[in-house]
Amino acid sequence: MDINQATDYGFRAVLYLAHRDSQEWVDAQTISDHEVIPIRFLLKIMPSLIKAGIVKSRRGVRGGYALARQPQDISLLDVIQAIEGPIYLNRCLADVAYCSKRNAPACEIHRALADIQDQLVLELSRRNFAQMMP
Amino acid sequence: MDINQATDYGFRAVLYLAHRDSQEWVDAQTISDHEVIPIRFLLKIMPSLIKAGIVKSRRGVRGGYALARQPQDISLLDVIQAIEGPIYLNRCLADVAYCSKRNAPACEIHRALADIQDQLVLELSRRNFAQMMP
DNA sequence: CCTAAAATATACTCAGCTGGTATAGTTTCG
DNA sequence: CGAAACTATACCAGCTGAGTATATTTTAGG
Repeated sequence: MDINQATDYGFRAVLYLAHRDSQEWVDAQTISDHEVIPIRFLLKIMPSLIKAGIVKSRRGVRGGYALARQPQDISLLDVIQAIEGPIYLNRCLADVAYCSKRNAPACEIHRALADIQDQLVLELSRRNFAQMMP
Repeated sequence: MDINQATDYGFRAVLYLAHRDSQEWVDAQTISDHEVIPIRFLLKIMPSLIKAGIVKSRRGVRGGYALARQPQDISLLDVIQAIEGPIYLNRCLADVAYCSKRNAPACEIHRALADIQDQLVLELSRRNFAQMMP
C-alpha cells in the first residue's frame, strides 16, 4: 500500500530539476549526487518521465535533463502515473476480472473503495511541484 | 499501490458475517463457499481479524466465526490495519530512515504525502460495514 | 469418554515483483 | 575522432504475495 522506491526517486529528481534553471541541462550524475539516488537506477527511471512529457533530455557532451513543463504544471499524480502506471486501491478497480466472486459492479465494498480512490487521485493531482519549492 | 488479496478477502468475510445473525457461528467452509475464498487461505487470515477484535471464534463441533462488534463499529480501515498493518503512502512516512537523503522532516514531498495520507486514512475510517449492507 | 467437526499454529512452496547492476550502443560537442 | 552523456536491453538476488500442507487443540454430542 505504498508508492515504490522508483517513484520516490522520481519525485526527488523532478523537484531537483524544478530548482534549477529550466534552460540548463543537468546531467544524471549531478542529480544522483544531490538526491542520493543510485545513478544506474536513476538512468533507468528517467525515460519514464520523458515519455510522460514531464522531463526532456539531451544526449552527448553537455547533455542532461531538464523539466519539459513548468513546475506548477506537474502534479504528484503525474509522476506516480509516469513511473508506476495508474493508481488502484484494489485490483478489482483495475479489472473486474480480479474479483473471484465475479461481482464487482454490484459490490458495496467495491463502490466504497472506488469512491475513496477517486478522492485520493484528486488530491494527488492537486499538489504540484511549484507548491513544494518554498 | 493497492491493498492485497488477503485484505480483500477480509472485507468480504466481514461483510458476509455482518449479514448473518451475530448470535450464530458461521464456519469457514460456509464463508469460503459464499465469498469464493480459498478455504485454507481464509483460515490463515481469520486470526488477524480476531486479534484486532473484529471477529470472534469458537472451535470444535458447531464452532465457527461471528462478528465481535456491530457492523457500524467496524471500518474499512480497521480491516486493512488488522490484516496489513498500518497504511503508508511512502515508506519514509513509516520510518524516516528509509529516506536515502536522510531529509524526511524537511522534505516538501514528505509533507505533501503525509497530508494526503491523513486524508486517505480518515476516509477509510469513515466507511463502516453497516453502510455497506443495503 | 470417544469421535467427528471445527479452529489454530507453523512451516513450506513457488512465482512474480522490486531494486539494482551490467553491457553494449547511440548521440553530440569540440 | 574521442570523450561525455543518454538509451536499450538484459540480467540477478532477495523479498513479498498468495496459497498449500501437516500436525495440534478444542468442543458438542452420542
